[in-house]
Amino acid sequence: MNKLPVIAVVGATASGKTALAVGLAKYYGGEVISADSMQLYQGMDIATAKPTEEEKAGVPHHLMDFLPVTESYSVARYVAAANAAADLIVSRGHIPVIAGGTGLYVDSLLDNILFEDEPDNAAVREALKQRRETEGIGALFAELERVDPETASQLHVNNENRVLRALEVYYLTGETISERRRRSRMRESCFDPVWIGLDYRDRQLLYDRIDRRVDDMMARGLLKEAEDYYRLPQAATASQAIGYKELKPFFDGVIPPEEAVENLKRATRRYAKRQLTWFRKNDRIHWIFRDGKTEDEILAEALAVTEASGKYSRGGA
RNA sequence: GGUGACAUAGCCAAGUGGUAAGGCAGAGGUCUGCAAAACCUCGAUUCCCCGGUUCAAAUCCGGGUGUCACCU
Repeated sequence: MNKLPVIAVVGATASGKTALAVGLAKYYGGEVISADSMQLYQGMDIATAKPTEEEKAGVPHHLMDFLPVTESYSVARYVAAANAAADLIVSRGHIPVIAGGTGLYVDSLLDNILFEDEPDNAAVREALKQRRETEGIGALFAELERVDPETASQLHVNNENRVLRALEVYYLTGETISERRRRSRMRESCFDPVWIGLDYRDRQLLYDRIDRRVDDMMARGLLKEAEDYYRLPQAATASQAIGYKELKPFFDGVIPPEEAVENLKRATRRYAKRQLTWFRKNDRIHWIFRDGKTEDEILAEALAVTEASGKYSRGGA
């Protein structure tokens, strides 16, 4: 099988993925597939730091700004949609540039994780939630230890989401989540990616950038955007976004605005740290450390990596 | 100049003779259908400095330094 050459641009929030992805796409004649669990929502433009038309510079962006905030999403849906987008891009003779900070999405796509169809699960999940209330998480964890000791040994009791999910899969399919996990990795990926990661040697520089970007978001009307958002019914996925929920206590009159902004910055810093933890273990990534470099220098460094791989020819269509 | 209070981790801070709580910030990590979520782990061989009392001192005593408050 001929694998599809793709470029993956990853890194923490505010590390400059958008600009680099666009730069690479322009150089090779590529199109961007966003791998961001929040930028895929419609609206939420300021909070999710969605690129403007100007920043996109004419490069088509897929899986961005298409889903109503009232709708929930999942990795499984992402992988299916991103594969379709990649097919489309390749059929045009272009190169897919996957760019985003949602590590789970990027990895699942590029490693071709198989998400099998599951029967409708609402009832089972509800029943489990009910039991968590009445019996407590300890009892459910003990049950998981019985039916799927392998998964139980990898989970902490307090991680209720995962414990519940593991039991849900078991009751839904009659199969343990560990068995399914094994099977999900058996198909070889059809992608042949070059991974480029953006980071700073000096973490403080990243944090400074984050702080500045939050201030900038406030200046551009984040409060207004949040107010509009709270007028809508909230779906599970979108409500997890960093941006509005940190401002909520201010709207409720519980804390002063400066404190809400400070909390927002801190939440973003912590998010960035978690992203780095995720990507750090991926040893296929060629890291570019931005400290003190210009956008041009960073693009040049990235191009040196992609060119050295010998996988791409310039120009595209 | 005088009087008094205080000095504990990057910050806030408990501890008044028995071997340094807690919170925040920060760091490291886990991750397969809500992942910008959820979850786990980690800071003081030492309490401003010097000396003394005591089996034992962050805790008591003396001196020094610093900060703050009030007075002149």
